[in-house]
Amino acid sequence: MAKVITPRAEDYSKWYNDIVVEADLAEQSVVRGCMVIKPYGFAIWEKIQNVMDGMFKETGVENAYFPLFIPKSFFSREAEHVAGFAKECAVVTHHRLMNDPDGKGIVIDPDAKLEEELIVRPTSETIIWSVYKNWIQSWRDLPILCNQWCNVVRWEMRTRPFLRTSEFLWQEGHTAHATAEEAQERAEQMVHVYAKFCREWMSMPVIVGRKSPNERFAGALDTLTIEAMMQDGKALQSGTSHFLGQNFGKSFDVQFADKDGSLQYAWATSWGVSTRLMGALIMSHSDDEGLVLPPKLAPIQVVMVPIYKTEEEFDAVLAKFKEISKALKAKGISVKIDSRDTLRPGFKFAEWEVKGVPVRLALGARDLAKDSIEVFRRDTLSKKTMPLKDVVERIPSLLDEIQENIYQKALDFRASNVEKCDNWDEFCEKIQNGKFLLCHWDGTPETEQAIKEATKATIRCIPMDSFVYEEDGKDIYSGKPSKQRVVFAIAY
RNA sequence: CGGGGUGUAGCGCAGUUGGUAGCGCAUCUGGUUUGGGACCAGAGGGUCGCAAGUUCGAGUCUUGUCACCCCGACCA
Repeated sequence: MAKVITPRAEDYSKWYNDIVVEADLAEQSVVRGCMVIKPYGFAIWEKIQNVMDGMFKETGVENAYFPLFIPKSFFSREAEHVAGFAKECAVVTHHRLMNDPDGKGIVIDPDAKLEEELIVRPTSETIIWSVYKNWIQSWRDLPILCNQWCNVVRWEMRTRPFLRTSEFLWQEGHTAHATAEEAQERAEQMVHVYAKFCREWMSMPVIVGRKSPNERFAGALDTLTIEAMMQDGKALQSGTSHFLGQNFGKSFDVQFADKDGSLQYAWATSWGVSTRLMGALIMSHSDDEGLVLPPKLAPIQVVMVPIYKTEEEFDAVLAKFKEISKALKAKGISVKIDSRDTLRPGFKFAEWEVKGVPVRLALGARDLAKDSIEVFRRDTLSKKTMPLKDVVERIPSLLDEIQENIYQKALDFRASNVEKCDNWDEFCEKIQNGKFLLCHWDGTPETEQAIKEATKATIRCIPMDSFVYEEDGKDIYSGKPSKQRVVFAIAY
């Protein structure tokens, strides 16, 4: 019997881990802080990749690939950037092993020490900009719009499946532009691509906004973010897009001849989302029964469970399922017939629910006699019987309805947990209860830091497209004048 | 790096004042079942994290050591 999944507010990460394991998405890796993504989980990631890649290409972005190893000297050129990542890098120092001369086992060959250490990329700005230097001579070479899908390594002290693993899969876009305006526009464009993807494909509402200086990417002049609310009210930064100014252009000496003949440094952006999105997906929609997947990302959209006693009944049901399956596949719907004969229907029902399959069809002799079929939807856990002849026609709209319904559910949940707050005592209490609080902030890093130390809450963003309140007020903590409200929350 | 905890079967755990290792799930075999996580009967599976010590005898006591987990610090 599967482990019972019991969400408890005080132990949310345990619940989260249980769902990941039970739904067969991933398991703990043999390597500390890393993760094995299992086939069912990876199928979701592949879908995310495919869809997002298409969206990037529509904006003119092309894919490329850059090396995993970054020579230490490249990495250390941009001072702020290195300061941000230095504490969490895996470093290659040798290139050979040997048998231990004093006994059993394998040791590092001391003669194989590298002259210059290689850093396993925690992000690729440095190596990409050392390459861009060779690609850029004239304003005619710009813009360069490259993206790569790859893995990166960040040696975090504390890890969590999907949210913060030592190694993770992501996409990183790196663009070079002739003007600051164009780069800023690109950074903004990409954060909106992310927001659109989250809303339309993941059924996950996000707040688009700007990071405060404290929370900015190392080496960026401006960081744009999408912030999502998980079901425990905590915030999850789900994607970021950075305007890097000329910092990397200058550090890596990327200059180009402009239209007027002058030499200019290139302007940069970078933007990325990772397998953390899968964590967001799990924590946005899951319930006591396990995963709830938005139909547009579900590896299996419709699962069919035959119910039978005799072989004749099985054959009759299977024939009907194959017919339905063929018709659904013709409509582009992914279908699985669960014809495993060693498991009882009840077991299969429970298993596919844990895995979050949006729609389940059950068919037995009883239904066949009445020319009907049982249709179950995962989001509401409800089932109804409908005429067999209608089922193929109705499923596409049912999938759309589920996609929309779980978005609405998440949106309603967020709406009931975001509020304005102008009183410090109230702030301290509500922020602990998983609320997003819209508060005035005086704009200083000192105040933000003091609030963080007092409550663990941080400024998730200064909203740009929703929850925008540009009005005069007083800072929630310092009482100093403020021009706008920002989003405070406790984050993962 | 600080505070706490755990190492016993694939997984989750129990193991009394030291007496030679057990339960649930899973697995395998046979049968009956199959419309919401089946039941019965039987079987297989463990150098008790590692090392040393005390003892006639150590899963249990002592010392050392290693690993992992949780909380914090850290987390563009």
